Amino acid sequence: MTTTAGGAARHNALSIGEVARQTGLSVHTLRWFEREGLYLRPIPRAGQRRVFDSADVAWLLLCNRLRASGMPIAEIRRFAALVQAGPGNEAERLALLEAHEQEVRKRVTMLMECLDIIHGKVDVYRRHLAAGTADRLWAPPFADVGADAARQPTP
Amino acid sequence: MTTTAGGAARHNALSIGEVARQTGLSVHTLRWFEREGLYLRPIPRAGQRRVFDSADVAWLLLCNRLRASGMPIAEIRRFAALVQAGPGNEAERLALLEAHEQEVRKRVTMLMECLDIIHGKVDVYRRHLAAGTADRLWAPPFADVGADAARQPTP
DNA sequence: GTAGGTTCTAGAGTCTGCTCTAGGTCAAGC
DNA sequence: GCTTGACCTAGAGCAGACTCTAGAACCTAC
Repeated sequence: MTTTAGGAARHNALSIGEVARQTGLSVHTLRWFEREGLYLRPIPRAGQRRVFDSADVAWLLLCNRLRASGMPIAEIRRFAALVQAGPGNEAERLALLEAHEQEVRKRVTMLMECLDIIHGKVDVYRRHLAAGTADRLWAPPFADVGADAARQPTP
Repeated sequence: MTTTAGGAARHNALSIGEVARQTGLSVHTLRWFEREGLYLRPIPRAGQRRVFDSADVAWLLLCNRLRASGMPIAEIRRFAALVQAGPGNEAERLALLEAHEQEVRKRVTMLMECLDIIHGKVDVYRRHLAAGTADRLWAPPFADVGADAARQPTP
């Protein structure tokens, strides 16, 4: 998983269908990735057909994580372009990854704030249902019945 | 914030612009919410103009949290419809909220897994940059130079 | 009374990230 | 020889969530 030289290479020829199976991405999506410039290299062909290898799969699995954690396609493309541009821009690649890491950390924090609030609501509903007072949680109709006793702050 | 009766009501008339300011949503979005059936009541009018109150604002703030935590508009609409349908479906509302809470918890877990992997990458880049060996992290060109020594597992 | 700001409706347009279609090539197995 | 299945390209279509446009009404202040 680290960066020692040597590893995966040409022997390891994989068809697009095989790569789809290994990555969980659809064949359509793998072709679309190419059009979008998301691979780390131009995918070679045998005749017309793409020939992937296990390094491509490893990159796609990383892509899955980056996308699942909310990195936009455009930023994955930028990273791929940096790698394609060759050595010398590693600081830039690091900056991009660090920025994303920070983004994700912020999002986790934000989600946990949301969870607090949502769980609070769940709790209120649970307690009112248990107590048999759930009908007091919110009471339409909204027709103006005169006074303003009907509406509660939040349901 | 809980569910005691009484509170916010008719006196509290707010224009759409005011609500936009208080919720951070755009005026456009507030109107779109109405078309999409996301409010807990039909928003009344003074002439043509919508008249909101602070309970609407409270609901919109909750909506912000639900959306920020990934609840699709369609599900917010379902919840709003349940509330509009009046008392008697509180168990359904609770189920909806509970399901969302579980979704969000799963997503937090998933994001933390992603963070692990991303931080691992960041770490590799940092260490290689510090050691001055960053150029070994990835080495194009990809032109077939004969042997397969060029490609590493993942950049 | 007129300029400026806010609001209205209905509907079109945008952006992201896929997903599918049409029409075709190619290799293997019966 | 023919069918089947995997693959190809180019491009259209789609879902979700907004976002904006056009054209008009209305209210307040000068």
